[in-house]
Amino acid sequence: MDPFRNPKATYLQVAEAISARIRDGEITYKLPAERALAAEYGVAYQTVRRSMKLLRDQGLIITRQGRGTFVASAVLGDEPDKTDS
Amino acid sequence: MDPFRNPKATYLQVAEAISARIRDGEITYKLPAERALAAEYGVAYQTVRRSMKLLRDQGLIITRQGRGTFVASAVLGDEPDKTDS
DNA sequence: GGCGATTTGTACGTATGTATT
DNA sequence: CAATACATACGTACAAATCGC
Repeated sequence: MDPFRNPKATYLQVAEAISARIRDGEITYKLPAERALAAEYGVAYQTVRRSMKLLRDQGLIITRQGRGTFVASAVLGDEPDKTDS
Repeated sequence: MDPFRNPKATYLQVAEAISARIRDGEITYKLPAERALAAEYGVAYQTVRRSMKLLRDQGLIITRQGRGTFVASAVLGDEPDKTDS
């Protein structure tokens, strides 16, 4: 990111960056791991978490513990069934 | 500071003091925390805030919440012309 | 079922600026 | 000038869920 030229809060910049990557079709299904994104953008894990929560609240992505984060529009119909038994 | 022999407003004195430290090369990148500066100069936190705003408006420093305050020329790629190619 | 690898979830602590009283 | 609460950011450690073997 660029905490100096961009006056916006870091987590907002990250959120917008990821949002753009989805919009541009660069990310169509599964997002990189949160910690990977943190490293990629050079920010703290907790900061990425905050960004993700924002996108999650916007309904853009869907997150599942142990699984990962996915583009909501790409997963809407196929919520994996847990039909174990 | 010295609000007695110096008629200038305290925040102006602090601003000039910090400005001088940057000019003199004593501070080249990150400034001390606002609270630390307040203690160092023996003035109120609010006073330092006012001084910082002044230097900020002058474009001398750049402040970011959660990060700190930095010398603008040091974080904005001050030396452009690479006269390359 | 166990194990390890991967990934998200949670909880602290510390530093720093922001805003209000 | 003092005090207080709040917001942002970094770092770390451990818990929980999932998956492949």
